[in-house]
Amino acid sequence: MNDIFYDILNRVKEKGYKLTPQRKAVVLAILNHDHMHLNTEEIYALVKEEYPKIGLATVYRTLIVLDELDVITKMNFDDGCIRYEINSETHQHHHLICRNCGKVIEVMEDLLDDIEAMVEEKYQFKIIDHNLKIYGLCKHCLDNQ
Amino acid sequence: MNDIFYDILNRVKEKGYKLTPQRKAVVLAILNHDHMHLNTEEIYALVKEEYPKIGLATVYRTLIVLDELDVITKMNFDDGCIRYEINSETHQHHHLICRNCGKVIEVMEDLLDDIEAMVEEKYQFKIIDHNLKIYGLCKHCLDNQ
DNA sequence: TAAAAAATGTCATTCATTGTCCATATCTCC
DNA sequence: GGAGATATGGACAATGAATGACATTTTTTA
Repeated sequence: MNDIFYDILNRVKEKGYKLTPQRKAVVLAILNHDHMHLNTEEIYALVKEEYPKIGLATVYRTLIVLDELDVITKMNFDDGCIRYEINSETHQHHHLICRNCGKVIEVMEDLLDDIEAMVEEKYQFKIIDHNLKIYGLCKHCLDNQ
Repeated sequence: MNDIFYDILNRVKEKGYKLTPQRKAVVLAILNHDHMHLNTEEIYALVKEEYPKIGLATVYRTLIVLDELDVITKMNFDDGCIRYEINSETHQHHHLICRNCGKVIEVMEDLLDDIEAMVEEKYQFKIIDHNLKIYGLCKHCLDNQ
């Protein structure tokens, strides 16, 4: 965890951005709540606990920087705001979204090799990233209906 | 094409919604510009040519109805607005999005059977729909850089 | 044809996100 | 460690997509 933290701070510095306590606090908040798909307001609230002076716009701006540096990825779960998650190279994952309760489940298996090979060959498209959302009903909602 | 048009009108009627000229005009505009991923403002502009009196809110409301009836699907290409496409049951497709020029390419092949089977079994998740976006560089941008 | 129900058009409002401005903090170089 | 150049933060205004409110118009049904 600490390794990831300092690696991110280094990346910020290397790209010419300054290491301010506000940026550190935002990175920490996201790291400490991984897999929670926080939106900007939620990150703002968390950072405010430790750093009450921070402004909402600063959080927005920091997230733009972190997205640019590939530290985080924007996620859209169609709930009217952008949510973020840490980019860990090792776990390319997908999301199951329950149409009933809205819960988001992460699927760690990739299984997109076939389709990616086909796309690169047939469409001559150089793939950088992908985003798969699967909508349906989660186990809990299936059992309780 | 006409079949699809009248099929949609029937579906609107069957569900108890009224067949107003405004709704017909919105459906026609979308049908006549399939695969163009129009957003609400663009649809509004198109409908206005034929039906200048229509208001923007009516277009928004009509799109909500059509989405509810599964006539169209909301698409989010991360450009700050919702875009729509016709639901044709026969062509479940994915999207390639060029990170350089922003072009959206449709991929007609599905190839998600493996992962869907795994999800249904391992996660006990009843799949209704899916949405796959692949980001990268299109052939044109690769050639011209 | 009239009353009831639903839909439209206009306009105001919401809310996430971004821009502006100036004081302040950070980093570099000495 | 300290000064100076410059990026950054905080506060607030502004933007823009989307929705709400409401009076008016259209459609349905008796």
